[in-house]
Amino acid sequence: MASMTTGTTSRADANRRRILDVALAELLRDPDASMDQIARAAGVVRRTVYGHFPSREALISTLVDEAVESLSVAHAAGREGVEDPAESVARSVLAVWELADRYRLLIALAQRTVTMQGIRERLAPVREAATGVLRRGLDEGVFSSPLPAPALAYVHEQMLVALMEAVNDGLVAAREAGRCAAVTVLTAAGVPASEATELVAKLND
Amino acid sequence: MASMTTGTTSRADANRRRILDVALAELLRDPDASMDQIARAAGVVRRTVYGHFPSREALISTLVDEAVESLSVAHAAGREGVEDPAESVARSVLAVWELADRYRLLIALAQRTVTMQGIRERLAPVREAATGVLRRGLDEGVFSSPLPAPALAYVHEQMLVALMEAVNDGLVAAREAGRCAAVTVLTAAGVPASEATELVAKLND
DNA sequence: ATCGACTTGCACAGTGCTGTGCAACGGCGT
DNA sequence: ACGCCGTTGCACAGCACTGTGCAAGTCGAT
Repeated sequence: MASMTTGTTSRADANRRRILDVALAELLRDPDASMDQIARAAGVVRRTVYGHFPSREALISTLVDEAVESLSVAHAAGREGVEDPAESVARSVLAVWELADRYRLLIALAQRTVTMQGIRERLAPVREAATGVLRRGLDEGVFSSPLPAPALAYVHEQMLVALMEAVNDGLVAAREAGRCAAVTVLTAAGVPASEATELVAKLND
Repeated sequence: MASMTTGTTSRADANRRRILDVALAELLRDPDASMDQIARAAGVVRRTVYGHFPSREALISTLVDEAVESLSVAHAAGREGVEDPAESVARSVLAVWELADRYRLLIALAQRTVTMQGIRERLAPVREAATGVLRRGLDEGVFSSPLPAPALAYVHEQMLVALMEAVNDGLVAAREAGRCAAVTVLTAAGVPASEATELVAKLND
């Protein structure tokens, strides 16, 4: 204990740390990863993991706390002292992205359930069709985005998911959701907001 | 068998149908729902489910095929015979939304892992901060969207996730991803594409 | 060298799920 | 009334995982 002055990490602490790091990777690769998988991946025996964290849930909880904490700090730091909303948003996104980039692979994979995985897989043809339309729009100059067409297709897909959640949470009326979705998707593709609104209104009668 | 002419569904078929319907709801409420949960929810015994589907995986597979099929049809139908990309996209989204609305609750929940659930929960403060900035932007007229600020926050969050996936899949270079993310988020909020690009370029040096 | 903290390996009980077998039961058409 | 198909209820083996107990080991620090 006396040696535990500044900077020194007992091997126990190092183990704890490594377990957390590995667990993050492992759990987000497969949200149902067992304690054994995690332990082995960390080069340790299952029993040892239980020595540091009383239960599976405790481990996960610690993990989530750490990730959210750092992300929260980055987000706040990105927009401090900026009064223009646009610049504020831009700075936040850039700041968050730095971290998100570390968790990128993890977060994206955590999102994917086994169920969802299968769905997205078979949805590939639809996504490709969408990509085709987007590419044509970009080529013709109707759309405008720094993203290549396939990436834009990903964005559109996720935007619909986000809107569904918004409706589920009562943030948007179900009746208007379709129109809002269409307008927002077009806007994200670079179509001026006014044009997008007008076009959708016309289509929707 | 002779009675199985048009329109008549044997009770077995009706059961199969109901099992599929209930399974969809149940599985997407909890991707790890057991066969027993599904069976009971369908008012049937577990053994009966196995009578219709040889395994859990077979059931899920059937389910996914059905959903994707109908969605695919809607997406194609929405854009047939339309040559303007913008209108094409708008029509597709509106068409898909009709169905998506049915699966809305399901898809959104399928997206959520238990792990992810915890993360989003603790991320609420960050999301609220973001909502505040967005609201100010909407009020000041810097942003323009048919969506209320909180819904727009959802969309932004999911857009980042989509971009992470795009990077993971090699559709966007990691170096540019941050800038692209910022520009796309701003654009989706209704900031003209040119302004968004310029602002981000300036911030990024 | 010896103490103490950490780790290991093994064993165990408990739980919950899957897939299957089998005998009994139900209704519906003929 | 009979037969058939689908359904039921139960029982079973197999598997994977969780959390815990305990004795023996290992490594660093004193």
